[in-house]
Order: sequence, then C-alpha cells, then structure tokens
Amino acid sequence: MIRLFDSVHGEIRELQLRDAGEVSMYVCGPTVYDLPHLGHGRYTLIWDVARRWFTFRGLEVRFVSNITDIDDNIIARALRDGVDESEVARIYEDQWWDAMTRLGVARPSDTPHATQFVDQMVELISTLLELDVAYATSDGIYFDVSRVADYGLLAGQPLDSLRAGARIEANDEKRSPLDFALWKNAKPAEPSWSAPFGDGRPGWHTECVVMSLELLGDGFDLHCGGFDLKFPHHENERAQAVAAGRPFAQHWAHNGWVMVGAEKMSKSLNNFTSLTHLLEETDARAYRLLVLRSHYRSPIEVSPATIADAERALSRLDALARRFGLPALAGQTLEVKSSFNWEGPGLDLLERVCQKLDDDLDTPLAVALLFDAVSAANALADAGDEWSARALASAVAALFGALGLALESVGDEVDAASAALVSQRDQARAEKDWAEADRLRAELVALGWTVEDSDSGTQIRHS
RNA sequence: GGCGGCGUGGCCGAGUGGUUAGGCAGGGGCCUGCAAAGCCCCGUACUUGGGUUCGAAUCCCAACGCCGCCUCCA
Repeated sequence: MIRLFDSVHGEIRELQLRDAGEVSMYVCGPTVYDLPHLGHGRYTLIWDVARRWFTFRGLEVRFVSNITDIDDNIIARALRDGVDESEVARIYEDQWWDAMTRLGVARPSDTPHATQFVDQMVELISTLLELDVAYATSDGIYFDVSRVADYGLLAGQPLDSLRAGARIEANDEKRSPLDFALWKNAKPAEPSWSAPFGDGRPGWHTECVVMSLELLGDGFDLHCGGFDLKFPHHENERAQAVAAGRPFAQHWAHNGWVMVGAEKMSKSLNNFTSLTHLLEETDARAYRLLVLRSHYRSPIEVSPATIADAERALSRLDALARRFGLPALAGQTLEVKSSFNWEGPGLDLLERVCQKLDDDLDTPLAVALLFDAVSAANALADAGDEWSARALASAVAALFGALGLALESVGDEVDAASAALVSQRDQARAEKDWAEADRLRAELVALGWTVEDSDSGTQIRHS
C-alpha cells in the first residue's frame, strides 16, 4: 500500500488506484521557451523517483508529462530572437530532453504536445460555452469561476476570500478577476488555429486538462507538480473538468521548490540557475542525491555548497560499489529488479526502506537507512563476514538503483602513461622502496588522480 | 487583507511526547611503510516567553523572525 500526501485533503492518504495494479499519473511539464532551470530539475527528479518507486513496487505506471509548445512566452521569445515560434519550441525542447537524459530522468510513457491536441481543446471550450460556464470577451473566451461550486478547493479557501485579495486586472470585460482565459483570439503574425468561436490559440490551463484526460481518461489517479502550480493552474484545470462533468485527478501531490538563499527560485525573480549549466560542471547524480536527502514537500537550497556536500556523500557510495564490485543498477530503464536476490541483512534493509518510501515517499529516512547500511556493510567486510557484507552492499546498490541513482564501481579509463606509473609504483612498493613509491604517487596526484592502495596494488581514479 | 509553510548542533537536513536520524566538515583512536579508503569513539542542537505533562525540540497559547500562494512560474 502506497501512501502519499494529498493536497486537497491536507493529509497523507492511501493512493487509491482506479485500476488495480496500475498507476495513472500526470505531471505538468515545461513550457519550452528557455533553458530548464534547477526548479525543473527538482520536480522532474522527484516525480521520476516516485514513478520508479511505484514501478519497483510492482505497479504498472502510465506516466504522462506534457510539453507546452505554444504560449505567450514562446511567442515573446520568437519575436525577440527573430525566429518562428515552432523553432523556439523545437530548440528548447531539445535542450530539455538533453538535460533530462543527463539527469537520468526516464522518458515519460507519453509526452503530449499542446499543439497536437488543439482539436480536443476546441471541443472542450465549445462544451463549456454550451454549458454557459464560459463567455466571450473582445480578446478571447473566459471561464466563469463562479459556476464551479467548490472553486478554491485546491487553494484551500473559498472563492470569496480569493476574490478579496485579487488585484485589479487590465481586462475589465472579465466578470471576475479570477476568470481565466480558455482561448486567446488570434492576433496578426501569431500562430492560430481555427475554431467555431473564432480563430486563436488555447490557454495554458486548458492544455493540461485536455491532455491529461485525453491520455489517462476520466478519474485518473494522480496529478503532480510544483506547489506554485496548485493555484491557480491546477485549480483551473480541475474547474474545467468539473464544469464539463468529467471526474478529474483523484489525488494531488505537490513538491516544494528550489530556494536561492531565502527566496524561491523563479522566472519572475530572475534568480534562476540553468539546469544545463549545472550539469556541465557537476555529476548529475549529486543533484539526485541532494533531492533524495530532503523530503519532496520541503524547500531545498541548491547552491555550490550543497551540491558539493552531496558530491562528497556520493563518493562514499561509489567507494562501496568499488569495494564490492557492485553493478550499476539504474539508468534510463525502469526495469524492475525482480531477479535481484534479497537475502540476509539485504532483505531486512529492503523491508525497512520499503516501509519508509511507501509512507509519503520518505526519501530522507530511506537514504539515512541506506547510509547506515553502507557503514554496516563495510564493518561486516572488515570483520571478515564477506557473505553478509556483500548481501547488504548489493541491496544498497539495488535500492539506490530503484531510486534512479546508479553507484559507480568501474574505475576511470587509465591512459598508458599513468598505467606505467602505477606499475612502477607497485614495483617500488614490492621492493619496499618507499621514497620512490611516494615520488610516483605524487606524480600521479599531480596528473589529477586519487591514489589508493589495495590488496591488488595501486588503484587510481580521477579526483 | 485571505490562505499555507518554516525557524533543529560548524553547514546541509530528518524526526515529532521518554531510546543515536543521516550526510558533510572537525577532533581522537584502529588499520597502513606513510597515506587514502574503511571501521570505532566524540560534539550533546532544537527562535523566544508562558502553559499542559512524571517527562516536550515534539502538544497548547502568545510573541518575534523568515518564506510562499492569492499574477507568468516547476
């Protein structure tokens, strides 16, 4: 049984599945008009972890995440760069998948593009117009939030109090400041699609509700996204579904954001670091470990210091993998490691880790258990209990693998010159010529190697 | 104004009524030719003021500070 915090009820609840053994989940994806930033990295990592965990637990996961390839930001970018909107979307979508690949985020089962679902969006808007929950203004079609009885469910407050705080909008044709655009009328030189209620393009909130329902069907299980999407984006998606009489997501999960110092990282504050940039100079696994070490609903600080901290913690895991020659059990695939032989202390670890992760995806506690197991495995090996040590260490690698973190046991490629120094050093050590051995070690270190002695002689890897 | 979250040891970051979170950094020891890696031990923290309790970082009340959503945002 998987339990997960549900934003609507404000408590941890059992994840009820529409179809036994199958999870249908939707994660709001990026609008592709710029490089992905660290916030995108966090949400993709944590929901990738959730997906992998559900899969590991034997559930069949249909994981849908969209690409918003038409909206105001894309149009603005196209204008700025003097290229076509579709070109902007193509460029940044490529960047997106590059970053996802490097992060080790598995491809969603489906990656719907907004522009491919315009017909269905037009259909939904027509329905909403027929039902009189939508109305036309001079610049588009708007949704009348007052027509949804429980509007404000996700925001956690009634419509009245939301309205009280709403700021004055430029558009005074709207019946309520909270009414949102379903369709924006075509403007010259902007992409548009034909519709019975006038040519134009869809609003963002309509894109997600249509794509999720279209691919996952009515009453799908789980809708995820950052906390900042809870309102108004998710509220508005839900409002449309409710108004159209279609059961929507049964469970809502939101992740905490990335902080820069004491502030949320966001586009509007222009304080974001691009994910692309981070991945150029960092082992992507460090970001995954950093994400795993805090709870998904808490804010996290991503800075050179916290990344470096995670990198050092990671090296402890890799050292374990090297010591036991453990295979890397993660990557692009979601293969369930059913063939893995859980035994002895490894089986015990599996049970305890499952207990934590099944309870609101408590990755920080699970990671703490795994680090405890690293110490225990090393201690067992030091004490000569190879069997137990190996069973435990293998389980650690398998469980990190289940969370998408591959431990690295294979050494770096060693060039001929360095290899020669290594064998010379082994020779010197065999002859107990310590001065020469130390000199050769210094030479290797100067070449950027970390040098360690082992039973089988000098081992080197990149620092 | 409405709603929500947070304040933990040098740093990051869990926990939530009584037993060690974990990682990083630091100190001591073991191991090692010396190192590295690894193992063992150590720091004795919970914004402040009240209260409840045999006992609170954990519950209640108040105060202070910080952050977020209500507007494009993951």
